[in-house]
Amino acid sequence: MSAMNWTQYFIPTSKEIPADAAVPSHQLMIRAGLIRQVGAGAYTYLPLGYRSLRKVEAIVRDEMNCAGALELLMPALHPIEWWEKTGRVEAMGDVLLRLHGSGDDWRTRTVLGPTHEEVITEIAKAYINSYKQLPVSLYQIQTKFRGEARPKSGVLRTREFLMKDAYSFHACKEGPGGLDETYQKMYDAYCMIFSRAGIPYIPVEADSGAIGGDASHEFMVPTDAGEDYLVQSEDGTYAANLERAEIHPLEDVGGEATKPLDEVHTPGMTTIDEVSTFLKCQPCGMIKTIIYEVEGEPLVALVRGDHEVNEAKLARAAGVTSVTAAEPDLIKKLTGAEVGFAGPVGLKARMIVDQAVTLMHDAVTGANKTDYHITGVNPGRDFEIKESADVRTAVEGDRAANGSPLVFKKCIEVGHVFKLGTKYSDSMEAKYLDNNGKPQSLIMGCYGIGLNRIMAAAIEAHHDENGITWPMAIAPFEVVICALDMRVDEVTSLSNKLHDEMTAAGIDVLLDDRDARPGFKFKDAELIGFPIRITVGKRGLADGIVEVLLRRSGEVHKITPNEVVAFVTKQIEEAMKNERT
RNA sequence: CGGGGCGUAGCUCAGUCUGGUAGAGCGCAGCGUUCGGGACGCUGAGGUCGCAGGUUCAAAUCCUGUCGCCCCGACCA
Repeated sequence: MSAMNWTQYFIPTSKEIPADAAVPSHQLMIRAGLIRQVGAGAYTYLPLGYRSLRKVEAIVRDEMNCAGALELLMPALHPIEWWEKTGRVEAMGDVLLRLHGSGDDWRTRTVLGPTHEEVITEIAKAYINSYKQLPVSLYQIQTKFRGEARPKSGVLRTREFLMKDAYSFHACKEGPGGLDETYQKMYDAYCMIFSRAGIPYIPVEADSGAIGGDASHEFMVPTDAGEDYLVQSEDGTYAANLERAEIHPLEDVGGEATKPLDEVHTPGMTTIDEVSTFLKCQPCGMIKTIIYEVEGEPLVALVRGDHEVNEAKLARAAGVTSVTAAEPDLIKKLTGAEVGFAGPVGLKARMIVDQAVTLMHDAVTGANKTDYHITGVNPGRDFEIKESADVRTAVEGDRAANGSPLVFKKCIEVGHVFKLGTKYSDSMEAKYLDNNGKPQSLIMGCYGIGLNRIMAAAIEAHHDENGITWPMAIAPFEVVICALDMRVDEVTSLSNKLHDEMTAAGIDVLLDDRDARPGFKFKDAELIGFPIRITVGKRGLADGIVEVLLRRSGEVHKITPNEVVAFVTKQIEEAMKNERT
């Protein structure tokens, strides 16, 4: 049993708030001596921080094993050919990190893996030949590399991070052994993981994005440091990523066309703000005309001036995989005007009208003529509504499909599960023989968790003005013993004894044996956030007791030294149970 | 990639406008005092002022370029 003494450990705490850290988790992780930045989006986990990360890892591993997944380890170096096969060299662009060698050097043909669908699919292709081998789930906990354009918020968004990625292979979607079954098992395992880690998570419907696939959920942790938004219905029956959230159609509050079309001079006014201010109308009385390009053809989306086009919804409504904003040249050619004056009246292109626009009367929009807008525009009267759909992003005041009001929360994504289908097995020709001896594409699922994000999200969710208030399950140490005066033999000998007894009992305990004043030790203990602090000092010893302080609640228990192990063991057990989310 | 800010000691910063041989606090080392809420005194170590050019008798300071970091936006499997 090796002693865990502070003076032998490596804990560079700091009073100063690091200048580069903007969010609480980042500030606290640096101040508590958990991490140190190496470069943008790259961090060293110092011994204390790594202990915590390893505890997160252990929980993830445990739950994945319980879910029947098998651990393996894939390399970070991938042949670029595999990525070319799935079309993701282009799809991922600069996010895919490449090595640069001279000429046709192996480096030129190698990328650093940002995720492992290609590598795992190749394994499946090589070894899975028969439906009898299915289903199978494989996972790894491994470092990922991504060329993030803008790393930020400490370890919440980095270029290198620890991820658990799991992949499942199936012969069918439904029924025993099917994708749906494993997807649900993984979903449940994720809930267990985040619950055990003590972070407040919300599973939401998600967009599957460029990775492809047909169903997906994200696990979100509400925090101001996040970069996504989720929406929840007030009745609690619906939660989705804002990008994805479906909206109850707006009610038709009546009204009718009262004005004729009228062209107005709006020199140089190309934004909703400028035009609405100039014409003294509300943005919600304007029609925004956004022109996209799909396979060389223009696609026009109409939304209300105070709404934003949701490109994922638009693509779905248009029945295409993705839409891209049109180049200015195409816009000028189509509208016959400079960019900023497009409108639906007389526009000859496929047009998808947002549901909210269909209810508008006497609206203002671009005139397809430079420096002019038109007023008195009425959908249906002045332009035909051939296609109408929900193609906008939800805003405050919208309701969920069931009519319940939506509430918005800023959040960070800590996990994501996808039903991939055959996207990768098709492009990499990973087939098995079914029970008729016919080759079939493997049906796949993939499941990711950001371990560093769990750690940071836990701190975002659990801190106070004095420091971190770790969940017991992932605290670097469960207990710190503050030996208040190292010159007093009774204090040191009892502290050492308690340390040894607790260590023997399997408790993660650190003994603060520094020759420092009490306040100094207390501040450090609070900053680092040991869930339990045991204070051994002359004052208590005179009464034959030590103090046990619970970091979260601030509760103090005065107990005799021989009760400590049993008491602390019980506190840890209860915390592990009660802190579940 | 667009906009903004910043690079001076391990950390937080002053000094830059107005050029004149490098500063403070914290931390660190030594000695002494102190010891239940970030103590105090004395002594001390530590910086090619991000880097490269240029202007000048002289550059942390002015000019040009470049690299890096942070924030907002775009992007985000």
